[in-house]
Parts: sequence; structure tokens; C-alpha cells
Amino acid sequence: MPLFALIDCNNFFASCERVFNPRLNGKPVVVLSNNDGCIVARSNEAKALGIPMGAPYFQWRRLIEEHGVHVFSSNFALYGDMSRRVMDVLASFLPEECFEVYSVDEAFMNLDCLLRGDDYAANKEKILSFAEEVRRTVRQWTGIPVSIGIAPTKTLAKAANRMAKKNASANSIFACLDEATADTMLATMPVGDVWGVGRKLSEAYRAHSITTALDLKNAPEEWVRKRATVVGWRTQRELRGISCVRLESTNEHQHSILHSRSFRHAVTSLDQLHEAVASFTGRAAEKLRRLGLVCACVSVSVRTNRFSSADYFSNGGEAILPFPTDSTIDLVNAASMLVDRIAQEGQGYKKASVTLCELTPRNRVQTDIFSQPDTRHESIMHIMDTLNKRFGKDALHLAASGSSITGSRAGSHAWQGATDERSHRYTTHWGELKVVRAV
DNA sequence: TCTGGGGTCCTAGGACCC
DNA sequence: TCTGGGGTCCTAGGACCC
Repeated sequence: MPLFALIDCNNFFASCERVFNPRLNGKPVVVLSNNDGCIVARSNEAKALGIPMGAPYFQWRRLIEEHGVHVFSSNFALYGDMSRRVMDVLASFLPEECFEVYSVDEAFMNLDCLLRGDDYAANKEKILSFAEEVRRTVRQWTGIPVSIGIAPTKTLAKAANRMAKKNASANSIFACLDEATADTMLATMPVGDVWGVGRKLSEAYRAHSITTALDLKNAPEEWVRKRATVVGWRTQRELRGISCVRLESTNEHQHSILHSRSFRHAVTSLDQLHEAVASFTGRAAEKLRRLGLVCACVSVSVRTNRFSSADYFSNGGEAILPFPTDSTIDLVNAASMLVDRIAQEGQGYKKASVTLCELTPRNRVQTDIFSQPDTRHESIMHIMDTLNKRFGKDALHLAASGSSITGSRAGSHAWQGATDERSHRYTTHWGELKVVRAV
């Protein structure tokens, strides 16, 4: 029987900023999404001011300024690197097959690797002290605070993690090892907070007087299965302590790569739309090569402002490639033809996205007797990646991506974003290292 | 004025087969 | 007037996650 621990970084992006700027401790901090559009991370002090997750920045700006909240544009170079460090520390505690990186700031462990089927409830002290060691080590080695929830299923471990965060006396660790503890925990949890119950489902549940996680656990099984399909049924069984969601192996490759951006200003020129899509395709292709994958299809979609209902326009298209590739040149050509097909003149575009799909590992590509693996662009792509790694993003890029994408933080085209409040990339760029001065 | 980005999984329903 | 039954595969779109 598995026993899951969910390790979750507290207010992750805000905590990353604090590691390199300790003056922010105890102060309200928020981190914004791309283009400084939405609030995507909040320190506890910012949460206490009532600032919700995902809220548009402009709607909260006044309150943020009134309370002197510290505001940061997102700095994914920093957060990505900090995430890798945290995951490296966590991974060092267990064999690989007992560890799963679940998201940028969360990981699951299967503690059964340590306990080997022992009676978990009888080993509570041992489990808690292990968790405490994990928590302390991550904090000491990376500066990031984490909370840990422990339970026999992933869904219950998620709920236990929530308890660890909410309940200050729990010391950021909460273990739910028996049914009585689980029921007490679930009784105080709104059904919408259960992992896997989103907006739609929680509306449907509440309409049937299922308001807490405990209500869902005790609801008639056939009804749940009918209303919420096998997904909801699985969630219910997980709440009952029956593990239905396994630890995912980490060596499976992903199924799609998407790069999308909202534009700072509406783009009306099709030439500029082409540039933006070419640039996004280039980003996606870089990631594709970094992961050692090739793709067999590209899809592109574009849309105008979704918040102004009048004349909203969106369109998308997909192209199947003649053979799987990781060449930016081939992918940009395909994406560009799609733009010609889907875009209309005279629209003010606010967002474009490029998806690479049908991914396979480069070294496992199937060919038929009439075609050879495509290697035409192999060396130019290798040179491009090498130069860009050494001299910085976009040092070498296709002309199709536009001529002014290098260097500055905010480009000169309408489609390029601005990140006015980005902190330094302390851990990945030599020029932005933290400077320590002798007093 | 200003409203994010990157993923996965599941289902319904159509197309097609015998 | 009356028009079967059983199966697979694929895709678009919805819902969910962080």
C-alpha cells in the first residue's frame, strides 16, 4: 500500500524573490504574469489583504499601492532554476521510482519506499521526523519554505498539505494516517478545494447539497460516477483512502509543447502577426530540441481581445508535417502557412499560440523505405542553439521573427511584452549576480 | 488603458467497418 | 409504410491542474 507525501513550496514565486531580497520578509509581495497582466503569486501578507489568485493587476493596483505591496514582474529564469534546486534536494531523499515532480513547485513522494509496508499509524513519529528533515533541508539548502502533507492517497495528501498550510500549529507538516483523522480534516474542507473538483463540478455538487469534502466522500457512488464520470468517481475513492492515482514515472516524455503570448498592444498588421508566430515557433522548437524530441504536427491559433465581446474573432489551424522534425526552419514555414490560412486582415489581434504535437523522441523516429531521417538542418540548428546559449536568447534567429527581438527587455513591436518590475536573474546570468559589499 | 501560460485527461459523437 | 447490431478509431471541446 502506498503512502504519499506532497511537498509544496509556499507561495513559490514570492518566496523565490525573498530568498534574494530578505527585506521582503514579513512584507506583502505579489508576482505578476506575463505582460504584468495577472497576479499569479502572493505572500501570506498579500493574501491577508484579500488579493485573490489570478486577479487582473490593474483592478488591484490602487489597493496594492495604498498598502505598499511589493510588486514583481515574473522572472521565470529565476523561478525555473530555483525549482530545479528544490527538486534536486527532494530527489536526494528517495530512489528515483518513488519520486515525482508534479509541477514547478510541487512533488510527490511514495514513503512506502522507506517503510516497506509497515503499519503507518504505528510509525507516525518516524514519518513525521522524516518529513521534518526534508522540510528543514530544503529550507537550509535553497531558502524556500515548504509544507508537507502525508496520506495514503494523492488526493488525501493534497488535503493534508492544505491543513499543514492553514494550521500554524502543524509546523507546516500534517500527516493523515487513519480514517478518523481524514474525516475530521475533510469535514472542514469546501468541496471545491478538493483536488480534481473545479468550478463546474463544485457547482454541480453544491446543487446536490454536497458542500464539504466529507459530503463527497459519503455521497452515493453510482450518482457520483454518473454525474462526474470516472474522474469524479476516482476522486471519491481517493477520499475514501483507496489509492487510484499512481506516482507518475518521470521518464515519460510530454505530448505537446505550447508557446503562447498575449500582445502588449493589439496587432493589426499581418506582417507583425507573422513575425510573432515565427518567434513563438522558434521558442517552441528550441524547447523541442532541448528535450530531444521531434514533432509531426504544428497548430497555430490567433485571437482578438476576449474581454471585448463585440467583434470577437478567433481562429486556428493545424498542419501535418511530411516527416517529423525539430528544425526551426521547417516549423516556421509550416506555421507561417497556417497564419496565411487562418488570419483575417483588419482584426486587432491580442494573442497567438503555437503548439507542437505528436512528439516522439528523436532517436525513435519511424521512417519508411522511401524516406530517410531528415538531417538537412541538423547542423544549422546545432549552431543556432550553441550560439544562443553562449551569447543569449535570440543572438541568432530567423529573419522571419523580426529584426528587433534581441537585447532589450521590451521590444519595439506591438506584439512584444513588457516586464517593468522584473528582479535580477540571480542564479542564471553572470551580469545579474547578487553583489555583496563589505560594510 | 490594463485581463497569463503550459499542460493532461476524458467524453461524446461522427465516420467507418463488417 | 417498413431500414440492425456491434464494434473501432479519431477529433473537438470541455474540465481540470498548477
